[in-house]
Amino acid sequence: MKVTISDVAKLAGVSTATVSHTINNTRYVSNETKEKVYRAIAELGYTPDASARSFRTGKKKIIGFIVPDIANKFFATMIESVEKYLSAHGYQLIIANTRENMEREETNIRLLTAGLVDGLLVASTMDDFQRFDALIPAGFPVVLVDRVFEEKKYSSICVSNFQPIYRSVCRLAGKGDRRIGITGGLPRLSSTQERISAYRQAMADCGLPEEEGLIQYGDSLENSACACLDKLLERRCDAIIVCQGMMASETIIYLHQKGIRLGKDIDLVSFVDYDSDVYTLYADQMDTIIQPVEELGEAAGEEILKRVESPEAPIFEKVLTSAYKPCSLSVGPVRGEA
Amino acid sequence: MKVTISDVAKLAGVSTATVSHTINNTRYVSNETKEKVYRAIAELGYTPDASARSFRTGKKKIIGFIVPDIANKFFATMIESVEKYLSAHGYQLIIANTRENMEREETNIRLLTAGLVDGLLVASTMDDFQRFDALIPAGFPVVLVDRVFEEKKYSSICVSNFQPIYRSVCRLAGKGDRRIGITGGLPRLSSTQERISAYRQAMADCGLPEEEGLIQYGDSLENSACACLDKLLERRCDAIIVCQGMMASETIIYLHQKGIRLGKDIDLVSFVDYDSDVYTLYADQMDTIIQPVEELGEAAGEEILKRVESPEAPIFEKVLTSAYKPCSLSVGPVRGEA
DNA sequence: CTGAAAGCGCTTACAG
DNA sequence: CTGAAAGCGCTTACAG
Repeated sequence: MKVTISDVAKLAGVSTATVSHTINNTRYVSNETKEKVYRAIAELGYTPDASARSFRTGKKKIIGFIVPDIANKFFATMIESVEKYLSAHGYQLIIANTRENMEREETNIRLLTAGLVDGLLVASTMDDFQRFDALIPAGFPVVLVDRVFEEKKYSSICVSNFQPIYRSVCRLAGKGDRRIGITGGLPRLSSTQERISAYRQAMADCGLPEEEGLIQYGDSLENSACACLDKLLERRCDAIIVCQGMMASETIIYLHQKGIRLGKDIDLVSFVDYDSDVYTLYADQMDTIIQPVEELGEAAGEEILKRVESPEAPIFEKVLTSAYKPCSLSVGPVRGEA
Repeated sequence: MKVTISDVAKLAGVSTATVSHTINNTRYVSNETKEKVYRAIAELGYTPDASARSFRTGKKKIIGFIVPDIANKFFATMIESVEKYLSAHGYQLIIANTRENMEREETNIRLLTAGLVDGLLVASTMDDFQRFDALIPAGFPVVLVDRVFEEKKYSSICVSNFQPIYRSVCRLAGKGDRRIGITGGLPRLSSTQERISAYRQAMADCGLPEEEGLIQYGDSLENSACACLDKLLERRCDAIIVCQGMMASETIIYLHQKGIRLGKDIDLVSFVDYDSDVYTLYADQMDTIIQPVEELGEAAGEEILKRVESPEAPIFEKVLTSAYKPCSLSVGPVRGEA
């Protein structure tokens, strides 16, 4: 049979209140009494029932994280880092995987907010803020991660998407590239939109012609790079910017198989999954943009716990910066000079 | 204020029992009554409190998964597949990440089994069965995944480790390799042990000399491959078997950087993370062993739900088989023949 | 310094 | 066909 707090109280010869208080250190208990309680707990092998406790206090000590694609190393690493922060603060993390599907996101938000978690981290796949907002119970602690909405109703932690892409275009233009193609993730995502608009602005600023066909979109999941690349190659690009981490390795492989040499036949800049050792191989052949995933996760954990403790805290927006790692051979001769 | 079942009952003019039964479809309710209830629910925006419900019923509809390393794509993919199965059956998944640390595993098992989840999936990093067993409350539904103990007390879903490694050695021996090195994960893990013992047996069966220095162990996390490789290369191996998925890409990169050509200077066989597109690049240069991660996850989900429903169900052991993908150029001339 | 008791929001025998 | 009420295992004012 299940051992309850009353069993302990009975055996220790005290009230359940005293047992509860000694366990939780929530009011003074004399040392003798404490000892009796602990002895009884040990003898019975008592463990407080988390589900009763959270029902009673309304606190589950669980945070939910709605993730678009758990097999994407960017998110997997972020989850790891969020989990690390939370567990250090006595919280557990529940993951829900949407695979960039809005209905799945909807279902999961409903489920998790219905008494399962104390707060929610969301890397949303939605583009409609009203629809998203309607799912969140009033006052429920929410932090948007990596992807934001224009409406600033929720706290958010994300990465500056504009700067690295703008810089990429400038660097490529500086090398003499004129036809610069770009592949992004799902067009509806704020991250994709920011990146594409940085591209557009930089192209204009550098005086390079824009062309719709030079912009291609994938689905932010695996195996969408090749179709994009085919279209870009048709357009005879000098350079390609891959602004979606999942596409990076696919791109490298695909170009390799086509016999197109990086840094020679084509210039490449790519967002890269954090910590992915594969790219060190290509450090001398391409520029890489590395997102601060771990900081992102930690900041997200910090902010959601803050909101759980004080739901009325002011909205907070944090924008982190990616590292831009120029091709290690970029000091070589500019094309056309040789 | 929170809307409760009594608010609904009051507004609908029925008892809480009736509200509960119409929500859960758990006894006959007349259509008119149902309609009154649903109208009240809609009007008040009522959502049943999951935490009260699970406290009452003792069922949380949550499964816990203790994972050694969530950033390892093998486990990330498995999580995805478990989560898919569970959510299709109305369950949520909670992840705990141990980073191959026994203390963290202990803490997490204690936490999760104390009323947080209905059942537990564990890819354990422990080698001491007694210690593990002591953490599990009597009768608590547990399924071991990927890694097992000799004691057959719990159900398990894992992959046959013996066969692919045995075959690797035979294939390499058949190519004329004699000095075959192997790198494994943590020595304490059953998966590592099975692989190494398959190697030993195959080496003996093929009449190849064994040598302690040809066996190297990593830590089953990222960045442990290079040290192993250094030691193997010192021993002047003809071939290397990488029997830990995380090490695969590190190995390829490292050999590449050293100017050692796959299939020419050295033969390589490697376990490979599921679905990892990088390896298609090397399909003509190495043998790969691909584990059935998705099936593993699905089978694990199936078994844990079975045990949650009927905890007394007989112990079940499932062993899946990996795909062995021989190097696509292996039909070429055997070394020494040319 | 500690206890008696209410109550969190549900579900579910029991009763009619 | 439906209701009154007990009770799941805790925590926490209230009281002394």
